[in-house]
Amino acid sequence: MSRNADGLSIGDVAKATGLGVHALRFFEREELFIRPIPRTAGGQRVYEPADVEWLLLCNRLRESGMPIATLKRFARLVRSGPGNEAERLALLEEHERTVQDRIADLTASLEIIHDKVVIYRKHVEEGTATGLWSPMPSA
Amino acid sequence: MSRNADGLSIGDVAKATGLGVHALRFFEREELFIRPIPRTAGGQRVYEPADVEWLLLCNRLRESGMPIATLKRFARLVRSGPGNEAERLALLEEHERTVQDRIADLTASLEIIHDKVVIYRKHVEEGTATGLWSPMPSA
DNA sequence: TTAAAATCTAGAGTGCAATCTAGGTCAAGC
DNA sequence: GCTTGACCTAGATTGCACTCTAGATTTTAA
Repeated sequence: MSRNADGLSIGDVAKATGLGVHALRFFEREELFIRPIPRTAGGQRVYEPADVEWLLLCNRLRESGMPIATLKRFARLVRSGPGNEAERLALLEEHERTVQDRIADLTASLEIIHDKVVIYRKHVEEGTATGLWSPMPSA
Repeated sequence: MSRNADGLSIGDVAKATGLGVHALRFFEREELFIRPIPRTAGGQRVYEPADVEWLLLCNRLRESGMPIATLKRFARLVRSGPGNEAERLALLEEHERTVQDRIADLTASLEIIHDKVVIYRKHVEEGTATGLWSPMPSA
């Protein structure tokens, strides 16, 4: 492949998305595509640019913590065509809230970690490690 | 237990930290404590408030994505007492950077997700789902 | 004193998300 | 035509971080 206009091999798609060929076959088994991927006469997968676009969105959703099961639900909605936009919206809104919460949690943890860093930095710079030994109050 | 001043049972610690008793035993096997946890004559673990404080910090580090292996390195440093503060600082600084990067990634993903949400919201509110069908350009 | 609740150990099992293996088949370039 | 690399399937394996099981012991409360 790699030579038809718009006909992409699994390797092409792997390169374009950063996913491995194993992952792409896994995604297909898990029904994470928005359409059945056609095959050549010899049985090899033929992707199109739209599949790559979809996978790039999947990457964003996965990276932001969406489980495969939820991605599967979303893919199923898109696959079944127009008419369920409200459901897609609800799913995306829920994920948006999840990501916002995750960012808030991380930000809170970051503050605590930064406080520790500041304390350690001070002690290390001063060479006065004494008084800073154990977990508390400033591990 | 639960009756000595400062003598906490594994159940007490589980309650105080949100970790399960299984997780606490797992942490101990993995050498994630900053000291050997002593036992009663009968062999039951006796924790102190400082252990709880340490575990609460562990929770923050874990929640913010620190792998067990790194937490183990940090615990080993603290366990071996004063003198390695520069190493502890380096470890914390590295984790701080990791968390900052993670927040940046999530924020970037959130923007993309939010764009999708806005698009879907518009279509759903208008009742005009037409033109919005497939992954691209606005799945 | 005795029943119930909590704890102990060693090791097995779970869930997620890949990732790899083995044993082939297909396709591209020389 | 043939070699080499890419691809195929089904299923096993991996890695992480718990989480649970079984069967025994200890502790607490009535």
